[in-house]
Amino acid sequence: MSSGRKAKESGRIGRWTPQRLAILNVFLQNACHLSAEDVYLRVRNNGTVLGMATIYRNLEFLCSNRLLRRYSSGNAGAKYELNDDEAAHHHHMVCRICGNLIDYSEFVKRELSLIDEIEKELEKNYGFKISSHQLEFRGVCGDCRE
Amino acid sequence: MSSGRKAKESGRIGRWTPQRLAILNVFLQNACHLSAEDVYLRVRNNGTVLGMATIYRNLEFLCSNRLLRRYSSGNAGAKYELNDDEAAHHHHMVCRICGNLIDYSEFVKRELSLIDEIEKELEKNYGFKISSHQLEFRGVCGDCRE
DNA sequence: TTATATGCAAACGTTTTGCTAGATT
DNA sequence: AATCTAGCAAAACGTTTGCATATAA
Repeated sequence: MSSGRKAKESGRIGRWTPQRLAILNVFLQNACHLSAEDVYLRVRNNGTVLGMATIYRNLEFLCSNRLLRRYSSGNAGAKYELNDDEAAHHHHMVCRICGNLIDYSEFVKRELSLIDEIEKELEKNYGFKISSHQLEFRGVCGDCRE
Repeated sequence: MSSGRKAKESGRIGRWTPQRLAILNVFLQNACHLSAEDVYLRVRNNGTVLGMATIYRNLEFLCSNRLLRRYSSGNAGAKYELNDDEAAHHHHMVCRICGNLIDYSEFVKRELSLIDEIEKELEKNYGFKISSHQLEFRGVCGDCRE
């Protein structure tokens, strides 16, 4: 038999510990390109003490629950950003000198219409079920060109 | 004063040691998505003994001389492929279950025409000098969908 | 109450580096 | 001969894991 009451919606995706909340808050304040280390430092600056293992476990947790997105920006470690609709509609430029990362959204409409079309075709032609894409440009930013 | 003769074209990009040649040969035989470890194993199978440090130093060398291209495929380590014109005109799909990587080139013409246009605009709008791009789809491949 | 999360430290895989000996031009 | 490269082992780096303790639900 089932338990007394059916727990409305809560508890389905895990427990909201102070550490987990603090990590998510960093992204809500500051929704852009954070490495695990970035998150670690910001959470601690905000007054919550925690270890790197907790950072990694929670970043993974938040990603599998679609609250964050992870992407690998070139050489260094992974980066994370909010996975809201707004964040979903920009792409990146990375400077290969200073590593700086710039968002742009100028072409998103055209990019996405092509990308949607490509996704459908690839699913048909290769039996792939596509769930995400990444478009990234690399080069040298204005500051690094002297 | 300059030395006796002007060394036709040779020596400009370094020395062609047996190890370096063997590494490049792996890609010439087999131009697709090799990790450092893949290269290591294939070179040794081909009869040239060498260490991982040599692999990494040469992959870096070949990339900076534009003979190879490096890209970071999701979570695992970097992968490398030939940087010839043919290789330059395909993009990737990665299976996030088995890590398998598929090339496709169906849409390259349309992708590249949009990408070229975007690059020009981004250079104008952000002062970025763009030298490469990467478009990648992630999902689940046919085999991993049961 | 009990499954789930934390913290720490140690393990892990990939990549880089310092140094000496060796090979290429 | 002079410079560049290989080899080895150790270190660096980002990330993951085992295990005991603490905590949210």
